[in-house]
Amino acid sequence: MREEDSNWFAKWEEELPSPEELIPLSQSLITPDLAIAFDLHRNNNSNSGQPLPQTTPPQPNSSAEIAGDSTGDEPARTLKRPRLVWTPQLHKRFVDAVAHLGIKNAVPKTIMQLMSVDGLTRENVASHLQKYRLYLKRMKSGGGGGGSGDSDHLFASSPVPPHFLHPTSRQSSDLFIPSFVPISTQQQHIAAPPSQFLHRQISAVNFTSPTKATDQAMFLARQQSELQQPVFKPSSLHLHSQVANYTQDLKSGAKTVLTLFPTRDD
DNA sequence: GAGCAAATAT
DNA sequence: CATATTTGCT
Repeated sequence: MREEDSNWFAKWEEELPSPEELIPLSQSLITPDLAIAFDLHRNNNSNSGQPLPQTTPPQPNSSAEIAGDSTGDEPARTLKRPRLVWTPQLHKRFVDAVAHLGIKNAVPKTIMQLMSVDGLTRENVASHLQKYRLYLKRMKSGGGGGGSGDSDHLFASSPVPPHFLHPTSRQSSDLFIPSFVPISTQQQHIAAPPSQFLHRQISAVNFTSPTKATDQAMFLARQQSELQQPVFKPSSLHLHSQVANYTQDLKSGAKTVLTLFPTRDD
Protein backbone atom coordinates (compact mmCIF):
# COMPACT_ATOMS: atom_id res chain seq x y z
CA MET A 1 0.00 0.00 0.00
CA ARG A 2 1.34 3.36 -0.89
CA GLU A 3 1.77 6.13 1.53
CA GLU A 4 -0.49 8.39 -0.39
CA ASP A 5 -3.25 5.90 -0.19
CA SER A 6 -3.00 5.43 3.50
CA ASN A 7 -2.71 9.14 3.83
CA TRP A 8 -5.92 10.10 2.22
CA PHE A 9 -7.64 7.23 3.80
CA ALA A 10 -6.49 8.31 7.19
CA LYS A 11 -7.85 11.75 6.67
CA TRP A 12 -10.96 10.28 5.28
CA GLU A 13 -11.50 8.18 8.32
CA GLU A 14 -11.56 11.24 10.46
CA GLU A 15 -14.45 12.65 8.59
CA LEU A 16 -16.30 9.50 7.99
CA PRO A 17 -17.78 7.70 10.92
CA SER A 18 -17.92 4.43 9.11
CA PRO A 19 -18.64 3.23 5.62
CA GLU A 20 -21.52 1.25 6.94
CA GLU A 21 -23.38 4.35 7.83
CA LEU A 22 -23.13 5.70 4.37
CA ILE A 23 -24.63 2.84 2.54
CA PRO A 24 -28.01 2.47 4.18
CA LEU A 25 -28.59 6.13 3.63
CA SER A 26 -28.76 5.69 -0.07
CA GLN A 27 -32.10 4.07 0.09
CA SER A 28 -33.72 7.35 -0.69
CA LEU A 29 -34.15 6.40 -4.28
CA ILE A 30 -37.13 8.22 -5.55
CA THR A 31 -40.12 7.24 -7.33
CA PRO A 32 -43.24 7.60 -5.35
CA ASP A 33 -43.11 11.32 -5.73
CA LEU A 34 -42.02 11.01 -9.28
CA ALA A 35 -44.75 8.66 -10.29
CA ILE A 36 -47.36 10.66 -8.53
CA ALA A 37 -46.13 13.84 -10.00
CA PHE A 38 -46.22 12.44 -13.45
CA ASP A 39 -49.58 10.93 -13.13
CA LEU A 40 -50.88 14.24 -11.99
CA HIS A 41 -49.49 15.99 -14.95
CA ARG A 42 -50.92 13.86 -17.57
CA ASN A 43 -54.41 14.26 -16.35
CA ASN A 44 -54.29 17.74 -15.10
CA ASN A 45 -53.46 20.60 -17.33
CA SER A 46 -54.76 24.09 -17.51
CA ASN A 47 -52.30 26.28 -15.76
CA SER A 48 -49.31 27.70 -17.47
CA GLY A 49 -46.29 29.10 -15.84
CA GLN A 50 -47.14 28.91 -12.21
CA PRO A 51 -45.25 26.19 -10.45
CA LEU A 52 -48.43 25.06 -8.83
CA PRO A 53 -48.33 24.21 -5.17
CA GLN A 54 -48.84 20.51 -5.83
CA THR A 55 -51.37 19.53 -3.28
CA THR A 56 -49.56 16.49 -2.10
CA PRO A 57 -52.01 13.74 -2.82
CA PRO A 58 -52.47 11.68 0.30
CA GLN A 59 -50.92 8.31 -0.04
CA PRO A 60 -53.61 5.68 0.09
CA ASN A 61 -51.26 3.17 1.55
CA SER A 62 -49.22 3.85 4.58
CA SER A 63 -46.51 1.29 4.15
CA ALA A 64 -44.65 2.38 1.08
CA GLU A 65 -41.48 0.45 0.88
CA ILE A 66 -39.72 2.06 -1.97
CA ALA A 67 -36.47 0.22 -1.92
CA GLY A 68 -37.25 -3.05 -0.32
CA ASP A 69 -40.31 -4.13 -2.16
CA SER A 70 -40.24 -7.45 -3.84
CA THR A 71 -43.40 -8.70 -5.39
CA GLY A 72 -45.46 -5.61 -5.87
CA ASP A 73 -44.87 -3.99 -9.21
CA GLU A 74 -44.00 -0.47 -8.35
CA PRO A 75 -45.06 1.53 -11.36
CA ALA A 76 -42.66 4.21 -10.38
CA ARG A 77 -39.74 1.97 -10.87
CA THR A 78 -40.90 0.49 -14.10
CA LEU A 79 -42.08 3.76 -15.50
CA LYS A 80 -39.83 5.31 -18.03
CA ARG A 81 -38.29 8.31 -16.51
CA PRO A 82 -38.05 11.51 -18.44
CA ARG A 83 -34.82 12.39 -20.04
CA LEU A 84 -32.56 13.83 -17.43
CA VAL A 85 -31.11 17.20 -18.20
CA TRP A 86 -27.67 17.70 -16.78
CA THR A 87 -27.64 21.29 -15.76
CA PRO A 88 -24.38 22.97 -14.84
CA GLN A 89 -25.45 22.86 -11.25
CA LEU A 90 -26.18 19.19 -11.33
CA HIS A 91 -22.99 18.54 -13.18
CA LYS A 92 -21.03 20.50 -10.64
CA ARG A 93 -22.51 18.35 -7.97
CA PHE A 94 -21.40 15.39 -9.95
CA VAL A 95 -17.87 16.68 -10.32
CA ASP A 96 -17.63 17.53 -6.67
CA ALA A 97 -18.82 14.09 -5.76
CA VAL A 98 -16.21 12.51 -7.97
CA ALA A 99 -13.56 14.78 -6.60
CA HIS A 100 -14.58 14.02 -3.10
CA LEU A 101 -14.51 10.30 -3.62
CA GLY A 102 -11.35 10.27 -5.65
CA ILE A 103 -10.86 8.39 -8.85
CA LYS A 104 -10.71 5.17 -6.94
CA ASN A 105 -14.16 5.17 -5.55
CA ALA A 106 -15.66 7.26 -8.26
CA VAL A 107 -17.85 4.54 -9.59
CA PRO A 108 -21.41 5.19 -10.66
CA LYS A 109 -22.92 3.64 -7.59
CA THR A 110 -20.92 5.53 -5.04
CA ILE A 111 -21.16 8.74 -6.95
CA MET A 112 -24.86 8.42 -7.12
CA GLN A 113 -25.04 7.79 -3.42
CA LEU A 114 -22.90 10.73 -2.56
CA MET A 115 -24.85 13.06 -4.73
CA SER A 116 -28.04 12.12 -3.00
CA VAL A 117 -30.18 13.45 -5.72
CA ASP A 118 -33.53 11.84 -5.71
CA GLY A 119 -34.45 10.59 -9.09
CA LEU A 120 -30.91 10.05 -10.14
CA THR A 121 -30.31 6.51 -11.21
CA ARG A 122 -27.10 4.63 -11.44
CA GLU A 123 -27.54 4.54 -15.18
CA ASN A 124 -27.77 8.29 -15.26
CA VAL A 125 -24.51 8.65 -13.43
CA ALA A 126 -22.81 5.87 -15.34
CA SER A 127 -23.70 7.39 -18.62
CA HIS A 128 -22.64 10.82 -17.56
CA LEU A 129 -19.46 9.53 -16.03
CA GLN A 130 -18.63 7.87 -19.28
CA LYS A 131 -19.03 11.06 -21.16
CA TYR A 132 -17.13 12.97 -18.54
CA ARG A 133 -14.16 10.64 -18.78
CA LEU A 134 -14.10 11.12 -22.48
CA TYR A 135 -14.10 14.82 -21.91
CA LEU A 136 -11.18 14.61 -19.52
CA LYS A 137 -9.31 12.50 -22.01
CA ARG A 138 -9.90 15.02 -24.70
CA MET A 139 -8.65 17.78 -22.50
CA LYS A 140 -5.39 16.07 -21.81
CA SER A 141 -4.66 15.51 -25.44
CA GLY A 142 -5.49 18.65 -27.26
CA GLY A 143 -7.43 20.71 -24.85
CA GLY A 144 -5.76 24.07 -25.22
CA GLY A 145 -4.52 24.48 -28.72
CA GLY A 146 -6.03 21.47 -30.34
CA GLY A 147 -8.67 21.79 -32.95
CA SER A 148 -11.22 20.74 -30.42
CA GLY A 149 -12.81 23.85 -29.19
CA ASP A 150 -15.35 24.15 -26.45
CA SER A 151 -17.77 21.71 -27.87
CA ASP A 152 -18.56 20.30 -24.48
CA HIS A 153 -20.54 23.09 -23.03
CA LEU A 154 -21.74 21.24 -20.04
CA PHE A 155 -18.40 19.95 -18.90
CA ALA A 156 -16.71 23.22 -19.56
CA SER A 157 -19.13 24.94 -17.26
CA SER A 158 -17.64 23.29 -14.26
CA PRO A 159 -14.02 23.54 -13.14
CA VAL A 160 -12.06 20.34 -13.39
CA PRO A 161 -10.24 19.26 -10.25
CA PRO A 162 -6.50 19.27 -10.83
CA HIS A 163 -5.90 15.76 -9.60
CA PHE A 164 -8.28 14.49 -12.20
CA LEU A 165 -5.67 15.11 -14.82
CA HIS A 166 -2.69 14.19 -12.73
CA PRO A 167 -3.14 11.02 -10.80
CA THR A 168 0.52 11.33 -9.93
CA SER A 169 0.42 13.88 -7.19
CA ARG A 170 -1.56 13.57 -4.04
CA GLN A 171 -5.14 12.64 -4.23
CA SER A 172 -6.55 14.75 -1.54
CA SER A 173 -9.37 13.14 0.26
CA ASP A 174 -10.79 16.51 0.90
CA LEU A 175 -12.52 18.06 -2.00
CA PHE A 176 -11.02 20.92 -3.76
CA ILE A 177 -12.80 24.07 -2.93
CA PRO A 178 -13.89 25.93 -6.01
CA SER A 179 -14.16 29.21 -4.23
CA PHE A 180 -14.34 31.11 -7.43
CA VAL A 181 -16.56 30.12 -10.23
CA PRO A 182 -16.35 31.82 -13.58
CA ILE A 183 -19.64 33.58 -13.48
CA SER A 184 -19.35 34.60 -17.05
CA THR A 185 -19.54 31.03 -18.16
CA GLN A 186 -22.08 30.14 -15.58
CA GLN A 187 -24.36 32.91 -16.55
CA GLN A 188 -25.23 31.36 -19.80
CA HIS A 189 -28.69 30.04 -19.84
CA ILE A 190 -29.04 26.45 -19.02
CA ALA A 191 -30.05 23.99 -21.62
CA ALA A 192 -33.67 24.58 -21.00
CA PRO A 193 -36.39 22.96 -22.95
CA PRO A 194 -37.56 25.22 -25.73
CA SER A 195 -41.11 24.90 -24.67
CA GLN A 196 -42.06 28.48 -24.12
CA PHE A 197 -45.75 28.15 -24.01
CA LEU A 198 -47.04 25.21 -22.15
CA HIS A 199 -44.66 23.93 -19.64
CA ARG A 200 -45.46 23.32 -16.10
CA GLN A 201 -42.99 23.09 -13.37
CA ILE A 202 -43.62 20.80 -10.53
CA SER A 203 -41.25 20.12 -7.79
CA ALA A 204 -40.85 16.49 -7.06
CA VAL A 205 -37.22 15.95 -6.46
CA ASN A 206 -35.18 17.31 -3.69
CA PHE A 207 -31.62 16.94 -2.67
CA THR A 208 -30.53 15.59 0.61
CA SER A 209 -32.45 13.75 3.21
CA PRO A 210 -32.28 15.17 6.69
CA THR A 211 -31.26 12.41 8.94
CA LYS A 212 -27.74 11.69 9.96
CA ALA A 213 -24.81 13.99 10.19
CA THR A 214 -22.60 11.79 8.16
CA ASP A 215 -20.16 12.51 5.45
CA GLN A 216 -22.99 12.96 3.09
CA ALA A 217 -24.46 15.62 5.25
CA MET A 218 -21.19 17.43 5.40
CA PHE A 219 -20.67 17.06 1.73
CA LEU A 220 -24.11 18.24 0.95
CA ALA A 221 -23.82 21.08 3.37
CA ARG A 222 -20.86 22.36 1.47
CA GLN A 223 -22.72 22.02 -1.75
CA GLN A 224 -25.56 24.06 -0.48
CA SER A 225 -23.39 26.71 1.04
CA GLU A 226 -21.70 27.11 -2.28
CA LEU A 227 -24.97 27.95 -3.83
CA GLN A 228 -25.35 30.84 -1.47
CA GLN A 229 -22.03 32.27 -2.49
CA PRO A 230 -22.83 34.75 -5.24
CA VAL A 231 -23.15 38.27 -3.98
CA PHE A 232 -25.59 38.66 -1.22
CA LYS A 233 -28.86 37.07 -0.67
CA PRO A 234 -31.09 38.96 1.70
CA SER A 235 -33.83 36.44 1.41
CA SER A 236 -34.03 33.62 3.83
CA LEU A 237 -32.42 30.51 2.60
CA HIS A 238 -34.44 27.43 2.13
CA LEU A 239 -32.80 24.27 3.15
CA HIS A 240 -35.36 22.09 1.56
CA SER A 241 -34.80 23.50 -1.84
CA GLN A 242 -36.40 21.32 -4.35
CA VAL A 243 -34.75 20.78 -7.59
CA ALA A 244 -36.79 19.07 -10.16
CA ASN A 245 -38.63 20.62 -12.95
CA TYR A 246 -40.89 18.56 -14.99
CA THR A 247 -41.72 20.38 -18.08
CA GLN A 248 -44.44 18.84 -19.98
CA ASP A 249 -45.01 19.72 -23.51
CA LEU A 250 -48.57 19.23 -24.39
CA LYS A 251 -48.03 20.12 -27.98
CA SER A 252 -46.48 16.80 -28.79
CA GLY A 253 -48.58 14.79 -26.50
CA ALA A 254 -46.68 13.50 -23.54
CA LYS A 255 -43.22 14.83 -23.91
CA THR A 256 -41.77 15.14 -20.52
CA VAL A 257 -38.38 16.36 -19.61
CA LEU A 258 -36.83 16.17 -16.23
CA THR A 259 -34.39 18.79 -15.24
CA LEU A 260 -32.65 18.73 -11.94
CA PHE A 261 -31.24 21.86 -10.54
CA PRO A 262 -31.38 23.80 -7.33
CA THR A 263 -34.47 25.85 -7.15
CA ARG A 264 -34.79 28.98 -5.29
CA ASP A 265 -38.22 30.35 -5.08
CA ASP A 266 -37.94 34.02 -5.50
C1' DG B 1 -21.55 -4.23 -11.21
C1' DA B 2 -18.30 -1.37 -13.86
C1' DG B 3 -16.35 0.20 -18.23
C1' DC B 4 -16.75 1.05 -23.10
C1' DA B 5 -18.37 1.74 -27.82
C1' DA B 6 -22.13 2.08 -30.79
C1' DA B 7 -26.92 2.47 -31.65
C1' DT B 8 -31.06 4.60 -30.53
C1' DA B 9 -34.23 8.04 -28.78
C1' DT B 10 -35.78 12.85 -27.70
C1' DC C 1 -28.06 18.64 -34.34
C1' DA C 2 -26.81 17.79 -29.46
C1' DT C 3 -27.12 14.94 -25.80
C1' DA C 4 -29.06 11.51 -22.81
C1' DT C 5 -30.33 6.68 -22.67
C1' DT C 6 -30.10 2.00 -24.04
C1' DT C 7 -27.73 -2.03 -25.65
C1' DG C 8 -24.23 -5.52 -26.25
C1' DC C 9 -20.08 -7.00 -24.86
C1' DT C 10 -15.87 -7.67 -21.75
